[in-house]
Amino acid sequence: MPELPEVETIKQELFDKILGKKINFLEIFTPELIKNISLGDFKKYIAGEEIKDILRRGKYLILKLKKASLIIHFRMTGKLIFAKNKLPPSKSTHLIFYFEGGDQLIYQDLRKFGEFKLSFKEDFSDILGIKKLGIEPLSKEFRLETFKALLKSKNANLKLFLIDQTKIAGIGNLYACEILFKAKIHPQRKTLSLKEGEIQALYQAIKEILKKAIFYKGSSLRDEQYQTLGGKLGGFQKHHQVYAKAGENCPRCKSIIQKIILGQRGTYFCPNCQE
DNA sequence: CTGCGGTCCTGAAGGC
DNA sequence: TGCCTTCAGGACCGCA
Repeated sequence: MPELPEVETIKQELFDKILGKKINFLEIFTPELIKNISLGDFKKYIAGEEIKDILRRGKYLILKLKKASLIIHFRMTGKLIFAKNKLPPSKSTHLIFYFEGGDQLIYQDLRKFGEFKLSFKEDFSDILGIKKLGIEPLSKEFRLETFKALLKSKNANLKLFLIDQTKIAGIGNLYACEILFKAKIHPQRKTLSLKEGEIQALYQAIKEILKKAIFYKGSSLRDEQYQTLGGKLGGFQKHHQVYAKAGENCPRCKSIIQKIILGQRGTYFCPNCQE
């Protein structure tokens, strides 16, 4: 599931490949993935235009064009592949951008949950999902005091707080589990119950886990099929401590890692060293 | 306003 | 071996 580190990796790789390049035309095989605009208009604003800039906001990838910005959300199984030559046809190929010089950017998505939208505002505020996003956890603005204020805004279950995109942008189920493990905090704790030391540990864990995951180019799990643009797997899954490891020994204390369901999502933690 | 659960989707994996 | 059921989950939507 492309979360902040995976989308950031894709963004950085796209910089080298397509920044300043012109999209000659595009093929759309699955029109229902285009959400907020007609197919004709979607093509009209993209074909013939140059990639002016590439941004990430939360889990959204943003390609700035001349008159519009292309907004991509990968959901669980969406991925982009950069190719010099035509790839063999695939059931999960839904969209192909053809660049000048023959390069292709191919969007594949097994479950077809991904979304393509066009934004016509400089701050993307016409895209509701982006407008509602909370703070970027790797930005300068994400200070300890800011984080404390966010925690105080509601007495929420901590795991649900971390994946709430309107509070902090970009953390999904996987990284929430890893962050809570690093901070040694139980996922069912309430935001208002955290002590000063725990708040600091959590704040540090958010930044460290996300940065480390970006360093390793994201996490590739079998089910999600995330891969970097060049078709390589990310490397952070080798450093996962708890996610999808129910029944295995905790790497810290050797207790058995448990799985519970919170907010309809699998939540993995060590019942002994996460308090 | 809040919180909960349903919805979308499809291949893999598990059970009998 | 083969068929059927269950599972994975981000964001959105509707309802109580």
